[in-house]
Amino acid sequence: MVSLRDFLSDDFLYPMPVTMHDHYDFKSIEQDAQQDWDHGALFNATEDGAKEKFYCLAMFPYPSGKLHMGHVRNYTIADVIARYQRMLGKNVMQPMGWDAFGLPAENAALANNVAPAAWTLSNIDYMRGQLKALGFGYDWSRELTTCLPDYYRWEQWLFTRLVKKGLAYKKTAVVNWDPIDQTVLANEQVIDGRGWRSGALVERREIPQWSLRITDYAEQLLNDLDTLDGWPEQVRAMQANWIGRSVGVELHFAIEREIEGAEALTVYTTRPDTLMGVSYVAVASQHPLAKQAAESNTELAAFIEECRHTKVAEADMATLEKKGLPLGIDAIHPITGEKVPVWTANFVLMEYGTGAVMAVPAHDQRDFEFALKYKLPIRPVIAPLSWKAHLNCPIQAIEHIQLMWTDGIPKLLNMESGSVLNWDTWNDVFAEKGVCVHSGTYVSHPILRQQISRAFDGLDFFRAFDEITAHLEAHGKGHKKINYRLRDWGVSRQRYWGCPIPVINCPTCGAVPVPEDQLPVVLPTDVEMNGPQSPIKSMREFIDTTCPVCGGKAERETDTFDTFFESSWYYARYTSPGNDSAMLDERANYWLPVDQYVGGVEHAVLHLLYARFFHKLLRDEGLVAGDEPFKRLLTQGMVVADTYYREDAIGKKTWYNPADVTPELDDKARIIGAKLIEDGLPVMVGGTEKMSKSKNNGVDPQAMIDRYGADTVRLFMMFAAPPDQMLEWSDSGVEGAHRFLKRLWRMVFEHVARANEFAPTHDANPVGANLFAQHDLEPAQKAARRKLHETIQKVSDDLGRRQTFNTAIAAVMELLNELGKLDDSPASYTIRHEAYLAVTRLLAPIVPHIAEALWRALGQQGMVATAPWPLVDESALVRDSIDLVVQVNGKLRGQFSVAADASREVIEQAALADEKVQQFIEGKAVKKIIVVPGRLINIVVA
RNA sequence: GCCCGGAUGGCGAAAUCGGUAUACGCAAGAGACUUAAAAUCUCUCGAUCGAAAGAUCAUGCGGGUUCAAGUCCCGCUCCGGGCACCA
Repeated sequence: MVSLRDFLSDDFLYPMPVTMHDHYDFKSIEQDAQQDWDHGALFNATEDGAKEKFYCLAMFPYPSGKLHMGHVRNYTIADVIARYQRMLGKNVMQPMGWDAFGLPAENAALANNVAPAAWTLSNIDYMRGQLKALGFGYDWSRELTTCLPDYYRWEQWLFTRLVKKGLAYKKTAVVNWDPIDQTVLANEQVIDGRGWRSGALVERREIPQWSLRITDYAEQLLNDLDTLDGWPEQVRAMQANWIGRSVGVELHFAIEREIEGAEALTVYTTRPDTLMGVSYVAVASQHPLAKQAAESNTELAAFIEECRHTKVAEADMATLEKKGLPLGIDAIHPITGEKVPVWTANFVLMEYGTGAVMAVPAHDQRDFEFALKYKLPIRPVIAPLSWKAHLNCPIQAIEHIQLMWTDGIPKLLNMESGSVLNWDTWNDVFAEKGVCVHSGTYVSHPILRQQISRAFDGLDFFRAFDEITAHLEAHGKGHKKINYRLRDWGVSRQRYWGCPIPVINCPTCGAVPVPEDQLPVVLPTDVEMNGPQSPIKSMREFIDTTCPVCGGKAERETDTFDTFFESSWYYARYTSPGNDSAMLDERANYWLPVDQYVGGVEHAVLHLLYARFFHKLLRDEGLVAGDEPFKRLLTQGMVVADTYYREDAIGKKTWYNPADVTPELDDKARIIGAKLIEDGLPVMVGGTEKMSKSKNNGVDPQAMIDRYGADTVRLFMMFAAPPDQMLEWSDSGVEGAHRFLKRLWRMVFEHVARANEFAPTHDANPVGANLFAQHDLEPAQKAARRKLHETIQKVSDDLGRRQTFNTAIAAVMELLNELGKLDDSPASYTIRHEAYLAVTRLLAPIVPHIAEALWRALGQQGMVATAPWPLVDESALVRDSIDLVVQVNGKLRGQFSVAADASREVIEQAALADEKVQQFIEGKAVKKIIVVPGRLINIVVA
């Protein structure tokens, strides 16, 4: 049996110094704790093979000016995890840095006339101070800033390696072009199809750009998702969908008449079983065939021009009204030899697959709608699988399933079962995989008809897939192909504030990567932004250079990398700080993979996929050993707040900060309106939205820290919602968190103040004497100790496995409520002491400053940040009796207490004997009794 | 449009493996302390009916499975995130 002594520190027996102030002075408490951590260099990590390592990482911030609540939430979650793991005895490394390249610096430069570099660096200084004030335990010696050459030189180096391996290549890609500002726009800079500054109608423009062959890694990126069992299922699903592996057929439609550069149209389909139902082929408006046809067709040319003004975002494409025009060209069906018209349609993307699709209106909703709109034929060739039960062989398929037409609308009739499918409106059944019918009978070519008539009838999807594919292959018209929705990653940006792409364009040698000894290509920072154009695009001293291959005159690439480039490998660089001769060194393999990664769900696909891709690139470069960068992932929800606004006569909204508004409540405390404090007049209540500048509903973390302290802010953030859900800001919730800390402080203060009364000396300890025998405790004291150790168990599980910090805090609150009810006896005093020592450590990861002060006040040496996590005393968890509830027909009717080891028979008898239960089963036959051990008994009566 | 989430008291939420729905906190109300206020402490607090005991109804909506459903299945509604140049 474990003795209670094992769970009490030796210091417990010493008299405790009463040096505690009765007032919770968070300012000095937080300053002192932060100073102590600094002096002890507590969070600076070194590689130590003897200890289990734990690499905890929160997504680094973009230095936009000051921290917002989303950051505070993100970093608090990560810090809680890091501090918890440290107390478990692990060698914890938690770094911080700055994702310092990006568009906002350019916008700020234009608005305030400051250089992006200066703006960014001063933001970093301010935000670093804020992070320190929040008490996050970072190893600042590893701090990195992506806009500095000592960081980005290594991604330039990696890129040149990728160019040599053929993993980086140049191709044309579509961008949003602002014809007035003469610049490329980001999707967010395009508002209602117009440039945000110029108001010009934005065009789609194709320009040559660098791409990375992420599609070469598609299979690995997909397969390795299965190994990421520490990731949320939801994120893995999103990535799998994004990669979008499909098995299909690539096939060719010949073009009826010779057209230069396009002798055949290649399309990809996952539904070759519907091939016999193709009634037209659609190509992108930028497809060479469409461009050709437009030369002699002004209507077509106008349509193509119109398509140039759609935004490049997929969401905009998807909600677009489907439009198209015939090219006046026919394609030859690869099996039947029939002519089908070629159309151009605005929903077909040139950069997606082959830029052409085959259309089967009978079995694809989008094709169906398009066919109805433009009166194109609809040919049903698939009957529902359920119809197959009636069909015994291919010949019968034809005989029993009849195709009829009314005003050009087809109908399938199953003569055996009487079922009918009518193509007058769309039905999702049409798109389901079924049985091929009429797949060959309409063929017009007399010889072909004989050969293939009825060839595919009666086949189900899989057999039809195989036979049609085999037929195409045999005739050289197509082949099976695995396709990915994932496209190669275009990394060129025509912007200034980014990492220069290390390439020299030579008129004779082409695009040449900058040689290793000439890296880094440093981005000039002494620039003036006097327009939206990147200043380096006209900076001759940057551009003019010589070709490293031929030595002739050449020009530097002025495009910069997508900022996802920097964030794709920063997690690895943290492991090798200060190395100026290599991107990474052997320290990377000590720390990697990241054990815990924490960041917003909004990064679930792009950033996390790119980082996984980069990790595989680094692996193939021999720089890291593992396959995946992030072992466990926590995606945290957004921070939202109420919004308030007023609308003026022309409908323009002015948003008011929640701090400047008083909500009005009805007698049930529901919000019915709000008034602006300044003028006392009403404002509109706009609902709860993500904290943002545009809605002016942001709450400044700094103001909260000043008013309540970092611990209160941290506690509120962790308590108000589980980490993966959205968090609603609430001023009174923050006050509640502060109140809890004050209460905790006071409870410990009162406890410490009585130290001399109860625990005077080591030797003559009257308390210790009756403590070591657990069974000497009163039932209430036993219950309190059980609660304490149940709480230790729960908090450990909540912080470790479950990562539900809100329930961990609630459990501690419950415990403190129980302790408050305990009597004043010496034994109770000791239990309280044991409890406060535990509670201080349980809360230390969440509210580390106050925990340090309490730890000291409770007479402990050293810092709680490195104290060992409390252990569970299993013997304290043992119960003599348990409470069970009784249900009759599933409804709660009574409850009683039995010995913990009571047999099933005893429990059943006790349940049946219960007075209230008797009332409900009286005169009825008991059919069944269900006993759920430790929980309930359900008596089922007739 | 496509993919992924979410919805439980007046509010934020809990219920971890299908087993006592509403823990913990906020707000509100009553009381104590105080010259007073703040702070603090104590109590009440899902709805309906009832004097009470208690009963019935409640986890976005409509069905289903089960002895038992907030939890599982089918079909909806509304809200949020991502959609490749915001990070």
